[in-house]
Amino acid sequence: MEARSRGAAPETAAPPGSAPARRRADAERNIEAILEAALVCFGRGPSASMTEIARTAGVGRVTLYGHFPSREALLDAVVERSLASANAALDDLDVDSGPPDEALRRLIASSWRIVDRHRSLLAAALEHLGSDRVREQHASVMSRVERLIARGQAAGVFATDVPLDWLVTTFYTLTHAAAQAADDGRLTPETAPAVLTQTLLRALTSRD
Amino acid sequence: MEARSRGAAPETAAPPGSAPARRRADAERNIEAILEAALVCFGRGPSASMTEIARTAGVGRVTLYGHFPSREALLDAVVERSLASANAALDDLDVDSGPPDEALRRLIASSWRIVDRHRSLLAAALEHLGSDRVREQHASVMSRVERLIARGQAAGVFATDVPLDWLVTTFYTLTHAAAQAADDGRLTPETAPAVLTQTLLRALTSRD
DNA sequence: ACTAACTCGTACATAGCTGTTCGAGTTAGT
DNA sequence: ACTAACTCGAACAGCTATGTACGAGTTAGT
Repeated sequence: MEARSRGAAPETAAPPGSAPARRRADAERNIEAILEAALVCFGRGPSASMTEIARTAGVGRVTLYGHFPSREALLDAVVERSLASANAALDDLDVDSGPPDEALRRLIASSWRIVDRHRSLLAAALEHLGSDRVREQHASVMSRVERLIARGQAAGVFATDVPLDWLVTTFYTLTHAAAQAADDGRLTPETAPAVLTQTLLRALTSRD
Repeated sequence: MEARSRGAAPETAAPPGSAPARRRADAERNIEAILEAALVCFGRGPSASMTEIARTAGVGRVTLYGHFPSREALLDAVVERSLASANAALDDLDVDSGPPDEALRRLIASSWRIVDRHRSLLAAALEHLGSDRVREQHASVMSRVERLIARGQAAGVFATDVPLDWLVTTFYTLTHAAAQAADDGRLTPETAPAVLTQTLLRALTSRD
């Protein structure tokens, strides 16, 4: 699992605490291309092959293995990258101020495209990485939604007669479903966010 | 694709209009076992192998191929069987009378176990059969939900500012999510139906 | 300009799955 | 009891994927 003699990159995963593992610009660029290709390919189907990914990235298969020792490692990395990008996109958004329902509207508007882009990756990750690992990776982005909903519950806007956890699940699930529906043409890309928002607000809001 | 000389069963799929294809009780029993095993195996993961399924069914691999000429055919058959069983279970239920929200409660209570049992199969079917075929197979059971929701819309109980299609999707999606959550221990099997019902009623009901 | 890092194609070993064939044994039905 | 239906294991061919090894070429950085 760690026997690279002369082939490609000297370091695959940056040692957590250590130096940032200086790589040549060349390599860095290829790694980017590979991750992007992996996102596309896994998006098309959970059973994308390394060959297919390498070809999509415009890179030799050997180079791919040089950077990612195994299929599993690649999938893990691409998921992590996606989550990081999602986190970055959500950092601009202030979820902790203003009325919870308004904040939810903003969150949906932002999450929308992100989820749409990474939705299909989830299936692949679930199949090959296990739901524990996936859930663990999602924790940081998940906490945003959780915090918002909890705040809404405390403010009496969101329902408290169902578990917070379940409301978070509802958020994710319906967002995924809306993205899928838009892909299938059952929802137009323009109306989808509005429809989703409407349904989600109803689902989360306590009635009285 | 149709060259069975002497090996196993003489007929795999019963010709639609023709005779019911009399099979020996022996074969019938094995087919049942195979379908059941396939349900279990595909449930564990979308990439279950024929070998694995045959072993689970307690049957030789050759016998399996004797009854189902290909992996795809088997998957198709097991999906169809599942849908048929779902339809049968739902036949007892009268969805077309009484207040729509009450009917929805009943529908959820019944659908619950069914979806839980067949949920994982869906992923496999989607991957290997394509979403068109799956949607086509689901049409009959889907129509029940659609009819109920449409009735609720007409009665002014359910929301009309979002497409009917989307409400049906919402129903299925959240039901699946609840089943998954119960599997993962994030929802207890006892409270899950109630929680799901609560959320679904909120999501579908028009507020005024 | 020099070197280490990096990439490439080809090829190999291994393994798994699919679908089929053969031949011989077992079982159900009449 | 007889036969057709059915089942079984073993073995084969073809394909595809994974991960490794080699050797030679290209590129980035100093």
